[in-house]
Amino acid sequence: MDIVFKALADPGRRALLDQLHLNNGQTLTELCRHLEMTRQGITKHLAILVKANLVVPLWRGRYKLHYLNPAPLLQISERWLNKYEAACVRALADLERSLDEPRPN
Amino acid sequence: MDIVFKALADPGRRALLDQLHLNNGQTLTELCRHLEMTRQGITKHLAILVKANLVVPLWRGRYKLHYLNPAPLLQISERWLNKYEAACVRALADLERSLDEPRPN
DNA sequence: TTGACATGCAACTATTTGGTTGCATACTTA
DNA sequence: TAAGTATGCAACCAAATAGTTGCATGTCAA
Repeated sequence: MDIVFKALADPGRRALLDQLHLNNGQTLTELCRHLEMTRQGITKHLAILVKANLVVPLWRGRYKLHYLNPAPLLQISERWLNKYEAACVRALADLERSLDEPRPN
Repeated sequence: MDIVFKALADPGRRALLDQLHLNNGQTLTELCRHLEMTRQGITKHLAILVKANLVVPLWRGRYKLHYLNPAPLLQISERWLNKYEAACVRALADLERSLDEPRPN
């Protein structure tokens, strides 16, 4: 899970995901054409995305196609975000209630 | 948005959010008791979370209470994750379809 | 088999980040 | 006012990360 968050933390890597979202199954060289990064830079970022299982590579002769895998995103959404979203209303209530209390602790 | 992703990338900061989720509105010193980090470390992480608007501080005399703000998480969930989740089925279809094609590009 | 293309790997540098230490400031209460 | 407590700030070090360069490997097609 940590590896997924870290993979998502970089704007370049999110741009990569966006590009694959736009056109799934691109090769490294294709990605180079659409993004303002060097090939080696993209290679490194792709490796991190693959480790996080956000991108799945598929060899096809001498071409390595890259496919988006939204599964880790679903996991984050379900197991992490929902927990906090549920606390949204409660958090606001807590905050407002505390505005006129003497002191916690 | 970038700042939120980066704030979420650190395990220590996620632990901080979890701790606040467990008991909202804690002071810095209270958080120190529950987490395995030095006060100065927590201070730094809190500053990053506050900049990302994931935590909202509220002065109360000499106590600075920290409250969770799930709004940025909602934004990520709505504007970013859903986009990819919608592509989930399509991505799988793309991948399987390409398994017997000669070549893209 | 040769040339062109697609990708991989390793080394290096620069920047960012996480963590620590020491001291300063401010509020509270006895 | 003095002691105790809550927090802030700045400097520093170590580790991780991003980005670049150069060369190697492997595939395809003429």
